[in-house]
Amino acid sequence: MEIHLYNTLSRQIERFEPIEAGRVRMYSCGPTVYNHVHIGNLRAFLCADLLQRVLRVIGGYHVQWVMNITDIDDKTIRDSQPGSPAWNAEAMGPQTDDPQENLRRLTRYYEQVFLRDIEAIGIRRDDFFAMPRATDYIPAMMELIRLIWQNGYAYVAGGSVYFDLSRWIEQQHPYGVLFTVDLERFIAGARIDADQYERDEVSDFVLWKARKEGEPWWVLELGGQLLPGRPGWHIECSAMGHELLGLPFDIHTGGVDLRFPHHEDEIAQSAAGYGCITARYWVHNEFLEVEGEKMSKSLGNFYTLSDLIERGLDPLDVRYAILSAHYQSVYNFTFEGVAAARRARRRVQEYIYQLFEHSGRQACDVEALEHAVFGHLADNLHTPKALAALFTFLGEHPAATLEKNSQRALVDFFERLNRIIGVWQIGERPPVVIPERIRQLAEERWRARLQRDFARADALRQQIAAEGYIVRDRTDGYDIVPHEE
RNA sequence: GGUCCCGUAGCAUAGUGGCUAUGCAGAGGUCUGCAAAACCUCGUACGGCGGUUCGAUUCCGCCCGGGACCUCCA
Repeated sequence: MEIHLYNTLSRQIERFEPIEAGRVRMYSCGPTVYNHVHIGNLRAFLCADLLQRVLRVIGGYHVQWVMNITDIDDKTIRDSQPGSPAWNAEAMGPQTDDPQENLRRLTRYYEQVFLRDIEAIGIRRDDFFAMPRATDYIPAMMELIRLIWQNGYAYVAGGSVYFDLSRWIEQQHPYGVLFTVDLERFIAGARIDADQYERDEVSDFVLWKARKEGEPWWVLELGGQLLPGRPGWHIECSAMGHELLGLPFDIHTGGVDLRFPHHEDEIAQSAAGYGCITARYWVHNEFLEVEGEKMSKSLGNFYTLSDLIERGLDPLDVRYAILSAHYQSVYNFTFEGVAAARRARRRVQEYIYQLFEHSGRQACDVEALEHAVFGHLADNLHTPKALAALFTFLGEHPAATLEKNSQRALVDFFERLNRIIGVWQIGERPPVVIPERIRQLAEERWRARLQRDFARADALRQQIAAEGYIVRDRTDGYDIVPHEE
């Protein structure tokens, strides 16, 4: 099926066509590993995951998905410096005299935490082609900086190397392709050292930052000069995308905030150095809010995945909840919303189990269902419409009323759908092990019930309920199921 | 203040110039000794006021309310 995607470059939905038939090369901006990722970060990763799964399952493409790990930037350096309050000696070990080693200890720790988190929300490690660490690609970044410099778009000042944006713009190169940049306010010669900056601070951004005392450093050789320092933030994605996927690749993803300056600068650097565009499609996900407000530490609504797990949420319910909103609209993350998502998800799960249990005579058009659901997903990842189509179908076709062939076809469909949504178990209801004691109580209750001693039967049922199980009577017997929640 | 986005039934999420959506919650019912599960039935909602139109939730204007960015952040 054809995939259509909103491309930030053209500001419209376009039909997706890979550069190379059958193969999609996709790069997603990953985490900066200086802390736990929060649910806003997770949304970005979930959107990328959704996209790559849709490309595989619906598009039928071979997908090469790269997500970088930023393990060097202003914040990782700040938090790994001696005396940093962010240092967790128990997890990271003691700090050393070597800034590079301290950086490595901090970032490796949070990298592990990150990998655990994304696995918990259903992102599979196997789906990645590579997860490169920035510090492993510093030679490639140096090479790119030399290329930019050789092409005349970089200059050295104060031991740092800057991108010469005024020259770039003068020569009619595009800048502001992803984001309307106010070039009127561009100040020729003004320089920005920080990784993050604002769009009215359009200026020469840093490619290589001069070494500062106590910071990790590498030596860049540029035109005979030796420049100790470390890479700027934007350069890493340019270099790693080029090394691992080759330019241009097909799709670049990230949060909306990365359009500027990060992605804009990435595009300019790669064009100035490698002489080609970075990616054909740029896909950006919207932010989320928490209980109708911006998530921020000061409001106390800043959640990491482990915060949510501690509150008793199932990460897969979080996955489903986030996936149930369109990736380009602001999602209001609420605990009530996750609870609703949990029940919706369970309803589908129950339906799937029932497909294996009882049959009827009704036939249904699974092909039409798949066409509708996958059609919506292929249309710019429209999960809300896809799920609506699914639930409409479920309402019209109770599982137990369907004949065997339809049920089999549906199981196959759910298997494919779940390769995208990834929150269900496809198969028969797993047998639950009921403790012997509970089974005895239930058996006792059944006998009491047969003797029409309902008072005793109800008392026994209450006793069973108190231990976390529910007895459901059938005409010819009963089931015992664990009490959920 | 500047730039921008949004306001859809109790909550959340889609969508459309006329066919009134999806989930959760809720109500009634079937079934059951009672329950549970399942199933059936039920909600004309689009912030307010004007305008355009035969007709607006959907287009335009104004107002009200919320949010984003201007500090960290996907």
